[in-house]
Amino acid sequence: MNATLQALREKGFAGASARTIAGFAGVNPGLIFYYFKSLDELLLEALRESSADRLERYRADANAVRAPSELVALLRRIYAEDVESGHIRVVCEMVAGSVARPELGRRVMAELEPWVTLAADAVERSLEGSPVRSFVDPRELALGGVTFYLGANLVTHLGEGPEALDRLMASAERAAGLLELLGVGR
Amino acid sequence: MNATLQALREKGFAGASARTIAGFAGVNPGLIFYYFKSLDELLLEALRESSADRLERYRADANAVRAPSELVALLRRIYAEDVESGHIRVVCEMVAGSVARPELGRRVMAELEPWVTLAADAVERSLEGSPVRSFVDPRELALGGVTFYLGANLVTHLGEGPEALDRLMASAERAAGLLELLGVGR
Amino acid sequence: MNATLQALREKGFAGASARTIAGFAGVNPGLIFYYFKSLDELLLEALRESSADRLERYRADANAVRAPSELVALLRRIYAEDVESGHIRVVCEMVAGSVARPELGRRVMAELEPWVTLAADAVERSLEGSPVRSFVDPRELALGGVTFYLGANLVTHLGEGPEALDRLMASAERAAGLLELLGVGR
Amino acid sequence: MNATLQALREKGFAGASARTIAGFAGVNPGLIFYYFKSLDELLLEALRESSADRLERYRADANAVRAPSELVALLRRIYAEDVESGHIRVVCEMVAGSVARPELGRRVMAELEPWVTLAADAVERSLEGSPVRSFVDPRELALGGVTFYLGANLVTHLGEGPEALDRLMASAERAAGLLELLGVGR
DNA sequence: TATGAATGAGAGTTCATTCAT
DNA sequence: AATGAATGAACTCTCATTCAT
Repeated sequence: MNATLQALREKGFAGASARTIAGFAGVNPGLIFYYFKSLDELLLEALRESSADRLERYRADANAVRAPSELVALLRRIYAEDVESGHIRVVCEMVAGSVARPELGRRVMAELEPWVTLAADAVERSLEGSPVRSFVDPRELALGGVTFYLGANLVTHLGEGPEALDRLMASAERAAGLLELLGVGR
Repeated sequence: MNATLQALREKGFAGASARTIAGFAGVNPGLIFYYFKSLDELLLEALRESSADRLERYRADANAVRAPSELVALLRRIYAEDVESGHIRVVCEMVAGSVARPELGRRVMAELEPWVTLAADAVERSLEGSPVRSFVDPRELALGGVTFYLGANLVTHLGEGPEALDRLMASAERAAGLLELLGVGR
Repeated sequence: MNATLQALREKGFAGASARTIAGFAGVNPGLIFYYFKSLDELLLEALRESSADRLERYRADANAVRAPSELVALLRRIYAEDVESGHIRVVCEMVAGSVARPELGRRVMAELEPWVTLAADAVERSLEGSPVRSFVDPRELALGGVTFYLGANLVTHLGEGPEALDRLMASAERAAGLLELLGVGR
Repeated sequence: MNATLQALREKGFAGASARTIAGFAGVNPGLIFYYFKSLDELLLEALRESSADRLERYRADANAVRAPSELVALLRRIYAEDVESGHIRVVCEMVAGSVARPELGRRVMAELEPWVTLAADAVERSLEGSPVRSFVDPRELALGGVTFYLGANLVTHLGEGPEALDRLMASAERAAGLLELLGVGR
């Protein structure tokens, strides 16, 4: 499992071959197919574990969100931590790598579903009691957040360092703070 | 060229092999290497052409942007048209496919650069004369827009239909309209 | 390994493709790359083995050399045996084939190095105690011998049968014997 | 023709493809097959021309040979000039490259035939009137010289610089001079 | 539970050569 | 006389996967 995540992180989806993963784990490639039906299954399982860990960790934070600015701050922190820990690379590689594989893609997306729910929850909390709450569909906004997160993965990998996006999110945080002063938050 | 775009659209980056492309074009795979130094070169050229066409088409619209709501409306329209025409798939595949290929990734990103510039320009126009103009870095916001666009590509491909995102952008449009009424736009 | 040597012998360097070698071995071409990093690596390993075997066999003979005529006789015998066993073909193909491949060429030449040393040793022995010893650089002469051997490979392959060269070496043997009578050897 | 020689010199036999040669000549690859039945024919023709030029140039020198030491000196000079002019590379590439191609090999060897004759002639001259003349077959020795020359090509290409062999030939020259003093030459 | 050998399909790429123009 | 487009075969090499042990 660790070897799989390491392979995804260091070699990317295309480089996460059975041979490479087995190499990292110090076992024989054939062993993979003893425990998993196919390489895709192993990859998905790794994504699942990596995702579950972080989902757990961030749920408490999401529950504590009380205002839009806090929500943006959380998104920003998650992004920063995921960049730091390398988890972002795992998600990014899996998402990007499965784009050309409809069946795999659908299953990867399903793995992202809990995140949308978590985000929707946080959105709802952040707008509780606010007059704009009635105009906004939390799930819609949550999907927007995840969309942005995925895009950020790509942009980060393709040359722009994470700083540019961090600056953007810092600005968003300030803007949200401003809106709250105007009575938009609760 | 058409065959290349078709391959990217219908088979994805991983499926856009020399053999497949040649098959779509009804020619011998070797011919590709008669005209292009490598497959990557062909793929990049295809992205370039596809990108240039649309850049041209959207520049006039970008120049006409006068308010934030119009900007969001434009982003929404571009997204919708690109989904319709399939160009979104080409961009998405190239971006996602080159994630694991640093050199290719850099070149793909370079191809995206004009879009960031175009977007920054539109942002600037939309905020001209507005009090918030001084708080916003247009390039920063533009990068955010492109980030969102790329994320939208992924999300669209990975199961969620384009409708969810379209709804989100429609909401954003309304929100922008609201802000303008509050005197945020010019 | 045997299949590789056979391919070099019967099909030459250019004909010793992965497919051909695998064909001789009755296995799948891909298997070669399971065991060796590249085809060159396999080819070099084959040369190495073939060379090591013969080096072993001839070292005792080289140690027994006591006079120039014996040295020439040994060179003649090595040549004859290598023609017979086909090893000459292997060396020749590898040397000729790697002419256009600097890196490979260097490594092939390195494989020839022990032979130069062996020959230099034999030269030294054959001239021990002789007055001409002081005029001759053994390594120089040894390189001359290997040069001749390689040339002989080419000539043999390119049409002239081995008989012509064998006659020449027989003459050289007689000439060396003559010189010894004149007091040149020891 | 010049382009062909240039290709052989700079890119080797394996690199002397129709495309490369045509590139050097600034014409279309197809043109080669308008003038020559096959690429091999062109290559052979180039070797022929290159060979004819030098044969002409060296014939006078060969006719002037009067003693073994002069013969060795001539061989040494030819080798040095051919290294300098790059002709050696052409011969070497053609010989090495055709090793794996029986039919081509035979024809390349045929191109070498005049050189053996020239050398035999020079040997005969160098020994005229000498007592050893009766023990030596000039053609045999001539073949030995060509054999050495070909081997020298390979050795030179595979790492050892030409200096080592030049030193060897210089030694041989001195040795021949010595023999002449002993009355071996005429 | 784990290995190591093996396969077959497919990847990118290069080549000599042909042929209509 | 010369071009440029095109082919088909061959090349090295990588991969997921299987299977006997």
